[in-house]
Amino acid sequence: MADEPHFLKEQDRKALEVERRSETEATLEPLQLGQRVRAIRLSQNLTLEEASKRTGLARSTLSKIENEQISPTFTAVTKLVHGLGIDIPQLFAQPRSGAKPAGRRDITRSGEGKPHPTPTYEHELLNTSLTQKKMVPFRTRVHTRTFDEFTDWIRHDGEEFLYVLSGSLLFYTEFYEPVELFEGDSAYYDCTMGHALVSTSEVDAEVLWVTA
Amino acid sequence: MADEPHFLKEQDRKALEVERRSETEATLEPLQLGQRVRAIRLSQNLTLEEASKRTGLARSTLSKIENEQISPTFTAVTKLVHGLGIDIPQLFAQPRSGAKPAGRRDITRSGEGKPHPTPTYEHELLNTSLTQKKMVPFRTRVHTRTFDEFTDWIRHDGEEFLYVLSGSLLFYTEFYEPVELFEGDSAYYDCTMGHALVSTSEVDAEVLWVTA
DNA sequence: AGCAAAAGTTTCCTATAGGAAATTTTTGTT
DNA sequence: AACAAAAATTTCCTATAGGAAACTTTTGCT
Repeated sequence: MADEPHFLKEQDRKALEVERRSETEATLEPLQLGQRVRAIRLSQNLTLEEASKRTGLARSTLSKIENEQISPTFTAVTKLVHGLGIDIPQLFAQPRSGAKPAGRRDITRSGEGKPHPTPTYEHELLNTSLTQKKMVPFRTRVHTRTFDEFTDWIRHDGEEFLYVLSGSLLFYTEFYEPVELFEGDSAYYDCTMGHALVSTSEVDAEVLWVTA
Repeated sequence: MADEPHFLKEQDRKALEVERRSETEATLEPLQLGQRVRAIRLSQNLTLEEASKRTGLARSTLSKIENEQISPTFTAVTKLVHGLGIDIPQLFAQPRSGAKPAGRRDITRSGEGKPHPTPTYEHELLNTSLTQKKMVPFRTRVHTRTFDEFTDWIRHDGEEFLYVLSGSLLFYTEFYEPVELFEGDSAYYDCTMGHALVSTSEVDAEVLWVTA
């Protein structure tokens, strides 16, 4: 990390050092939980005493956890998580074993996606310069105004996440009653179940879609 | 409960019952780790003996964990996670047993997601009542104003799609120059590459994130 | 039903986690 | 540099997790 916070003590600085180094090494098992906890605590400028009050764990216990002298019980871990507001996946994330750098990145500017019009929808495919993606993201303008415009359910493999960017629309699905969705609403569903969207707002509704 | 798998013992049947009932609650507070582990093991049709071989934990230990007689240490939890191929969200979400359901649907109204604050971001998890999802969608408010606030890169498995809902921000990645993103811009990247977001607009930037 | 095998639970013991207080290290001030 | 205050670590003790084996319950035959 470019610019080091300068409120750190020497030992902590060292801790961050080690933490950083271990990232690249990708050691398999040890799973440096302690170093992560310490890094998180320091990032919030907490002393062990303060962290102790927040988590309900003894000062000494926290110290031992951070120094990897003990393996905390699951209840202790949840106390940590709640007391310090830690992101759980990050705690469990294993340092990568298979040296697969995989540092791909693709940015698409607003409106610069790849257009893909259909009779009912107007899709704009996003991040298309990256191939072999697990997910397919696209932004869609919904032209349809009545359900009749669909000759049949849309149906395909996988799962789909839908987020309403603007406008309002009716979300039809094969096995459920239609639901009206408004800006900020989201839906997640199996795409093998028939589905269709119809704008209900003055202007065409716009949605963000991600398929996997 | 029309057609229950018939290879289950009475007690297991009960376990699944409880499991299923608690699905609607979807809180991570009481955290009935044991019941989840049992449900996951049963969904893979494993006996304690087999699970023991896979995880390296004693049969008796597994039994105690499942019956919530002990709180496993962190090392034990990681053994579980790896041995049974549990992914972390699954531990905190609810698994399903038998055949894969194909007609699922879950709608989250604007602002009604499940809050998950961290020091740097304020996440709102979306569509959390559906479990076993391929993708994890969430809406995030970016508090950070300087890169220093991160003690370390954020890094985890999988791929991530990012869409800027409002405001502007700097998108830092380990192997690239930082890029400023504005409303409507999107990015797709490998999460094993370190990444971090910093708001550059007056108000906190808001992004939509989908991980898979 | 009655039996044998398989699966799950409990017991008992050892290793280790967690807490209170003593000790050591670090930090800031003069 | 020397000291006092603050923070972190270590010690020592009790509570509890983890494993091996005994025990109990469930399953699947005939």
